[in-house]
Amino acid sequence: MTLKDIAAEAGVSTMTVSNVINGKHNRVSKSTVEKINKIITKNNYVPNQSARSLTAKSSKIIALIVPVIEKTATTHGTTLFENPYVGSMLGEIERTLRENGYYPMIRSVAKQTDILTLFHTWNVDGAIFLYPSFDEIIDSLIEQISLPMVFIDSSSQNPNVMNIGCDNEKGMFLSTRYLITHGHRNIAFIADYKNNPLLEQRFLGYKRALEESKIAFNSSFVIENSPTYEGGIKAGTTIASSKIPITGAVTTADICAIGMIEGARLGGMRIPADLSIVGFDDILPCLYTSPKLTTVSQNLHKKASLAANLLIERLTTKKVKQNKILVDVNMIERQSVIDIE
Amino acid sequence: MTLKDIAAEAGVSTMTVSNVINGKHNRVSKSTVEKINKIITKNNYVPNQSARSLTAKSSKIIALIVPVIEKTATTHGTTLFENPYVGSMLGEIERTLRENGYYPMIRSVAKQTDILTLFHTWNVDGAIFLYPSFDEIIDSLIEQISLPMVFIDSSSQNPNVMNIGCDNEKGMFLSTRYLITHGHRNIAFIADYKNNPLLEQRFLGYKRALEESKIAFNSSFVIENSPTYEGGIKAGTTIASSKIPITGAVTTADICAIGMIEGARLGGMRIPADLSIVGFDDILPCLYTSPKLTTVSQNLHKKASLAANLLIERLTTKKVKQNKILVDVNMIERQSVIDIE
DNA sequence: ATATATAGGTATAACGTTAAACCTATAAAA
DNA sequence: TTTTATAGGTTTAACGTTATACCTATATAT
Repeated sequence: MTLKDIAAEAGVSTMTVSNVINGKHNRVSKSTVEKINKIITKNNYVPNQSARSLTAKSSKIIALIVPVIEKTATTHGTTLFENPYVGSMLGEIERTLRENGYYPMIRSVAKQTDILTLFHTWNVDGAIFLYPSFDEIIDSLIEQISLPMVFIDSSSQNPNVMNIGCDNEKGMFLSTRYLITHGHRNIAFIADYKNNPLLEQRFLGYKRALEESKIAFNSSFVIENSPTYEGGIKAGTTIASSKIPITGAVTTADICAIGMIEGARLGGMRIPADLSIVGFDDILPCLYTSPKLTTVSQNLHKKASLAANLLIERLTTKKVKQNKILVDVNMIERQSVIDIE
Repeated sequence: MTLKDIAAEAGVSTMTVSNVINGKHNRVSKSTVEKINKIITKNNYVPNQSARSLTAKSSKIIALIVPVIEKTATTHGTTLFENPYVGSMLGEIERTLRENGYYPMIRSVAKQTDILTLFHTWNVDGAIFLYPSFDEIIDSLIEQISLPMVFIDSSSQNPNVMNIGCDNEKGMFLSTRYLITHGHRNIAFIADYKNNPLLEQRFLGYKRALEESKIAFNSSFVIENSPTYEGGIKAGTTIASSKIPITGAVTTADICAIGMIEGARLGGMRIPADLSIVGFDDILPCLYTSPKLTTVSQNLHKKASLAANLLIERLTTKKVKQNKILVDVNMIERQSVIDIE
């Protein structure tokens, strides 16, 4: 079933059918509109988007891009689509795009050229980058391509890129202060934050909370592991085996906190009796651990639909009100923090 | 950059360039091939897939379809892309398709017509249905469309559909027998298995294990809740508040087992001291619970790549060796089962 | 010497849609 | 009455690619 078939059955030209489909009703009489619509629904006709892409210079395809992470630095799972942080956003993005007539194509990329090739191959309308620290891969790419792109958790300053993130400094401030108000003073910060702007901001929030309570910053309380499950396990065992009297830890990802519970237990500590742990993100598995993970929520569902909506706004109205959106953060109290006197 | 541009630069016709790109080297001299390839790489030219779709009657697009689940029966999360069972397969499918030159388009669908519309809109080459019990939505659809489709965990008998599943009966047999060998005799089966072929098979495995050990089947040990997180919570509280002396439970999904840990604890039971629980699937969050979940693994990564490969095989070579593949199952011993004497 | 095959191309039309320009009959304005 | 708008169309070309048929010069077989 093509436009031609519909046109033939209706006894009109293809352009008339095309105009009806595209809602240009001032060009077609009411009776013709009705007649054509009847034939369209009877035959379940839908326009061929490939043909449309060809003339329209717009494909309605949005690339959802996730980096290929080297095996050694996996975030626990073979690909990032398995990562609950990514997963929690993926569904909302799909929904938002679908409801607005866009089509999400998912893709793991290892190299810049992978991205360029995908964009050119499909004449992609826009892209959402679904994981932090794309910056290295992307920085020089941005100059080569001028598609609307939304970066989730990036810190790119490039005007072609829209950013969605959360208030990282505040989040970690809340997290650290939460431990302090529960009596903790020896608080570990878990993340290899150096050279990572997002994590550096969180580090600043950690320090501000300490300062606010006149707790001296102790660099040996900073444990530089990647904010992954494996990184968390290492951090947990490190703390358990060290002589440093740490009683609480703030992490920069729930999955890392979850790994940390595991690692600390392997080292003989009880959670939270011997070590209080606070996560970051509020992914679903926070509810699966025992104790349930106290964490900083950044409302991932909202973040995801904001990302998709921002992209759509940019695609439909050329001007964009804002180029950067931060979702708010707030503490979610659960069971992984204990009072100490 | 189009074929025309490349052709102009090389001083040949577009067909010659097209033949080079498509590897029809017997039609082009070696020197011309080299010259054209140089120009192609210099300009980072890639063919426009929309244009190809139009002539080729093949789009290279594979739809990855997940059902929209009503809010009341959610599997814990707003959409199924957030479900770890789906997530663990999604990444592997993406990888397999990508490596074979296909493009995965993700889509939640609520109605049959959604699927048909998507297929027609993009002239989709094939589809993978990523969640069990699509059957109702799909059954009549199958007659309307003759695209290669792979159903994961479906039991469709239709020859147009290829099925990937696991040995459900054996899986639940292993699971139940595992509890029996650990001394359990009052074993609950958690699932609203009636009218669900997949769950019915698992129920048969449960019964076979009981019979093998001469344990009488007791229908009050069957707790009919959906195999979801919420269903698991209900099942857990049900067991905790009942007078039935259940000591172990087999579930048909890890996410249900995880909910059950929660529900049973809410009811005052200790896991596994008062209640041993066995999961099914072996998703990542099995490692996040305390105790870690003993479960039946069905090797989801392998299942996913098998699904994608089966589809690709069908698309490239018209004949398919097999229409149904079962991945093997095996027990994964962790900590959620305790011996009773 | 003639017929035939082959290597290495080219020209044309088609895929399904839409933008742009054009046509024509009637209605409204001058 | 003549001019001008407008409503309701149609025609043509183009988007980027490929299938098909065709061309021509040389090499090979008879």
